Amino acid sequence: MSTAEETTSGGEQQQPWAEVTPEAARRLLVAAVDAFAERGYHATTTRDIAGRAGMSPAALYIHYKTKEELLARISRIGHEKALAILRTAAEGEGTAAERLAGAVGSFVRWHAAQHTTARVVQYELEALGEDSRDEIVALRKQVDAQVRRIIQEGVAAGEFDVPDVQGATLAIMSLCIDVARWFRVDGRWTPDEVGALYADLVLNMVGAKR
Amino acid sequence: MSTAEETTSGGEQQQPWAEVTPEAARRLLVAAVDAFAERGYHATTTRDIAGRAGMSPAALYIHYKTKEELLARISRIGHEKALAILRTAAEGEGTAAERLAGAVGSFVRWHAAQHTTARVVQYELEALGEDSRDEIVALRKQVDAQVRRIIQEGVAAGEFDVPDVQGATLAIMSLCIDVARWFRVDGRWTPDEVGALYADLVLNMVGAKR
DNA sequence: CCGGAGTCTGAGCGGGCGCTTAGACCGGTG
DNA sequence: CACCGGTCTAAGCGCCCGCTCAGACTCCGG
Repeated sequence: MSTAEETTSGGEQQQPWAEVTPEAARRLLVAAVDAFAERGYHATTTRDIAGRAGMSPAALYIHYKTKEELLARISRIGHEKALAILRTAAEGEGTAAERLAGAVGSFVRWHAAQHTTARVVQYELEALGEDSRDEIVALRKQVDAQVRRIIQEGVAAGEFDVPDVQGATLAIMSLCIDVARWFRVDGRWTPDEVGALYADLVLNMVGAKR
Repeated sequence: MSTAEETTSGGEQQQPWAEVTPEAARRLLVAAVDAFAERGYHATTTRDIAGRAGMSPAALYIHYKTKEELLARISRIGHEKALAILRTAAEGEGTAAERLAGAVGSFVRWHAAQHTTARVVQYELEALGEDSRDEIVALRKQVDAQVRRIIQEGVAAGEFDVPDVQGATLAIMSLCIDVARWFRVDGRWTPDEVGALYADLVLNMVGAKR
């Protein structure tokens, strides 16, 4: 169980699942995040989740109606966090280039530092039931819109050279999200390094004047 | 079953699974690709695969020892195809920029046009057993090396401006691979369009002189 | 001190899973 | 014609899944 999986660069995150109460429900949810990220939703058993949380299989069903509700809760909280990160960056001060670099940097840092959570959030969408999926898809549209807005403003201000705003938005989001797939804690880069590297590459992608 | 999922831009692919014989084994494998791509490996049942191939569940075990062998065969053939595409582009004629654009374009076209196969190949690695995973990881290293080589040559020739070759390689591969996750047949773009868009964005990323 | 709400466990249910087996069919060879 | 290897099916085995339930423990207001 990885409780110390936070950014070292300070202040970006207090306690990832603080809003989940009571404590037993939070322990189960954290265990589920780890298990889903490691093995995938369908390959994870409720016995495994309960075991990681130090409880009997039956205890899970006091706090959650089904295994799928666990995934839905994780996905919802994770998407809200992602949206908050990008919204802060998009509504900040500075030129479009500065805001785009900030958005990509912090979004990527989150995907790297919280890569177990991010992996579940980004790659287990199809396991959600219809109702929660609709809700999540709506959140994702808002997430996309933050990045698209920055790019549009950059183009309007003559800062960027982007023939296809929608295409560039998609590519940038895709690049950031995929960090959750390949990032390893014992790999070559820290979350901060990947964030800086990616911010730079993305500014090149949109043809920002340097 | 999507048998007509080929590129329209001609000549890149003859018959995706022609090397799998006899015909019943190929039908089962194609059915497995579709099922794995739709639902994921662990959520797919052998009964579902056999059903899609128009056979009884027991028939599967005449041609494959286990469900996992099916995945291993799909993954191996898919990775070999991906490697062949990139090797052709890397060893081709032209400047580094031209070869990089060609590599990204054809790699992305494959991920879009064959996105069901690509999704299994790229996202079901962790479901493989230890032996086949080792084999596949070795193939993936060769795949990465093709792109890294082009970038190194571009930097050496003064065509590209890339501070971190390894980082740029990783980002470019990640960008291409993630196409398999988001691409939809009924979406905004054709495989050719995504290939062209991405080739252009990647040339920007590496600071190619235009 | 009682009683009820909240939390947890041990035991276990119905069902679907991956895979096996016995035997039927079928085209080709002596 | 008999026979045989290759291919297929119907039936089903043993297992483990998601989930349930009866009952025990703990805490707390009256």
